[in-house]
This record gives sequence, C-alpha cells and structure tokens, in this order.
Amino acid sequence: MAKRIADSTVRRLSAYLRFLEDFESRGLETISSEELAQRGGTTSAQVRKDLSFFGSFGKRGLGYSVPELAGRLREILGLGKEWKVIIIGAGKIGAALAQYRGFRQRGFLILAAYDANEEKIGRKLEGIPVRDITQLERDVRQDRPDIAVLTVPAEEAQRVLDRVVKTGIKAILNFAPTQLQAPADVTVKTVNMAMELEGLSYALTNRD
Amino acid sequence: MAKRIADSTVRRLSAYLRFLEDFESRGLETISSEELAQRGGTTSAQVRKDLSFFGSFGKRGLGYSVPELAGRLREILGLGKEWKVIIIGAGKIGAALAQYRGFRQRGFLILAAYDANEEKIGRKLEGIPVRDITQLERDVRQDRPDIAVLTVPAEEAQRVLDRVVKTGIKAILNFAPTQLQAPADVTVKTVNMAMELEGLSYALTNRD
DNA sequence: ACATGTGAACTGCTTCACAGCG
DNA sequence: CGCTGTGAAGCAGTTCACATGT
Repeated sequence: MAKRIADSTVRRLSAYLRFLEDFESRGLETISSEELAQRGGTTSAQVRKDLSFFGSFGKRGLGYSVPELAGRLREILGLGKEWKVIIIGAGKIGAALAQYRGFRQRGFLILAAYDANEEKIGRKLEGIPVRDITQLERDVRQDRPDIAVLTVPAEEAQRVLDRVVKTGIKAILNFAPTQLQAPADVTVKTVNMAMELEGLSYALTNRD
Repeated sequence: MAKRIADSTVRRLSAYLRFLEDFESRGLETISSEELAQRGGTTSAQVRKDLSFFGSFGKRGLGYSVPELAGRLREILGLGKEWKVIIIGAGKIGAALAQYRGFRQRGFLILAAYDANEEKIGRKLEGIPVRDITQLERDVRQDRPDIAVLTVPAEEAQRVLDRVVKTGIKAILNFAPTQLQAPADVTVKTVNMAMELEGLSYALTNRD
C-alpha cells in the first residue's frame, strides 16, 4: 500500500460502508460522493479524497456503483476474512459485547471469554464459553485469535495487556479507562467512556 | 473563554486528570510536563501547550502542583457540579453502563433508564429504576437531566435522538453504531464499536 | 452536462526552540 | 540551572477549484 492512511480516514471508510450496505439492501445501483457525504456528515471532496487513496472506482458524470464500492471497501478494511476474537474479563461489559450482533454481522467470531473468577469459569456468557484465564496462553497457541477485547478493571489492564501481547496477538480493543503502553507493532484501540463523558461535561460547561 | 479548544485537547486534559488523581492518591506534590507526557503517550511541549490555553499554573524550574492542577482541570472539564444522566434503552449495554462505577466516581448521577419493553418497565437495572419511555418528556421536565445515553438499536437511534433533543437535553452519548444528525447546539459523542473493530481489521490487514 | 479525481491552497494541530522566571 | 510558557516553524488533514473523462 502506497501511503500511510490517517485514522480519521479509516473511520470514515467504515461509515461509508455502513451507508452503502443500507443502499445495497434497498437495491440502489449508484451513489454520488455528495450523497455519501451528506449521510456521513462530511463533504463530497472529502469522500472522493478518501477513496482516491485506494484507487479510482467511480464513473465520471455518474457516481459510484454501490455493490462495487461496498466490495472494495470491505476488501480495504480487511472484512473479507473471518477474524477470531477473545474477550478477557467476563463482567457486565464482556457480557454486553458477547451478545452484540454487530460482531457476527461483520465477520468477527468470538471464540471465548476469559476470567479469573471461579464462579464464572465453565459457564456460558451469552452462549460463549467462559474459560480460566490461566489457560490463556495454551488456548491462544491452539486457537490463534486475531483480536483480544479487554474488559478488565483499569488497575489490571496494563498487566493483562502485557500478557496478551506476549502471546503474539497484534490487535487489542481496550475498554478499561486507562492509557496503555504497547509495542509499535501492536494496534490498541481504546474505548474510554469516562473520557467521552468528560468531553460532554466540558461541552456543557463551556457553551457560548 | 478565549479560544475554541480542539476535541483532541479536551481528551488529553481528561487523561492528564486521571494521572494526576493517581499521583494525588500517592501523596506526590509536584509533577513536570515531561512526567505527565510519558504517562499520556504525548510530549512535554504538547502538555504545556494544552494547559496554556487555560492559563499558566506551573512553576518554572519546578513543575506543577499536583492538587492545584487537578483542581483546575476538574474546573475546566466542568466536573465541579453533579451531572444528571438518563439511559435510554435498558438492554445489555444499558445494564453494563448502569453498574459502571466510573459514572459516580466522576460526579455523574444516573437518574433512570427508559425502555418500551413492558417486561422491563418497573424493574431495576443495577439499582436504577426502569421507566416507561412514554413518560420520558414528563420526567425530563421534572428531573432536568443534563445528559442522555442512547443504548437503543441503530434503526431507532435517530428517532429517539430527535425525541430527546426536543426535550431540551443538550448532551448525548450514543452507543448505536450509526451517524446521527443533531442541531449545532447539541453535543453528540458516539462510541461506535463496529468502527473500532473495523479499524483493527484494517490495521491487521495493512501491515508492512 | 455532470460528477470524479487531484494538485494546490488552506487550516489547524503538533513540534521546535528558546526566552523568561523561579 | 531547570522547567515553564509561547511565538514560530513544520506538518497533516481538509477544502477548493478545475481539468478530465463519460
């Protein structure tokens, strides 16, 4: 791939794909950058620029073929293959994630959840087996998950992350409200509710 | 307030506060921009620039007073007062949020959850009453919540948002994986898991 | 005629580098 | 001397505007 693509661009591609799927299901054949822009809260120039990083798959004077563009975006985003996911921490957030249908819909297969709590081990979390955290390393060697989702308390998050990184997993989705340190070849995305709330608090406080 | 502050800046302030609280609890008195930067994965110049938007509360040659800076950040972020929150959608994500202690810790008080499902109405969700969504407008008029958290399915999200906006609530935290349209004076923060996952998928696919 | 694709201009965030002050 | 505070420089992402292709 030629250039390094900005994070914000990837997020928008993800948004475009969502609209395209909506269009696809309604049987529409073509869409313009302008239509895509309006739905995504951005501009047509931005849409075209975003897509131009990966090639030129529109027809001048016409727009983009909905199924073709959707297919190309899935390809770019790596949604062609099935990604295997493990959840670490079988608490409430873990449970909410385990039942989230968005995972499946987009080709993410949850293999198992892990916890240290003996009462939870051996049970099922929304149909997903809860395993003993002590067998993490053994399981990873066998199942080769691609992504680990961390839903453990903030105090344990860094320790658990280090352990996960050591198993060779390269992608982590972190729900602990803490900044994590990881090697450069490991991608960590953090969903920090506390931060979002404080952003709202700031917005409410500093209004004109 | 003089300038418009970037979203990224506010997020970092939020992160700084978290480290400061850690330092505070360990009884440390001063901290340098360099120490703050290392914990937050940024640079000392960035830290100083971020803080400089709001005044100059460091001591040259020494650093910042931990309790003083923490206090100022709480003030800037609007964490001095108690914000009242309602949750709309009493599903799994709603439940996970209802029990999340981070809310309380930072002065966010959850008043109630709302749902249309009769089986849920009247029950408690982690100690929080689940009320009938039809009484939303009446309740908002009386309780005056500041923030609404949306944990409803994507298809309903825009409709529910419109309804919430009409009640006069100006801050919304959205968990539905969809782009929402709101008036300019309403702040909407979206936590989109699907987008984060696709970001990871992209990272895994396009590695050197 | 119409909508794409893209170099060029612009905007704004980040980094640099150093003067200023304790 | 050490670390802050901040203009200036640098850089990245966004917007503009138009040539290009259908």
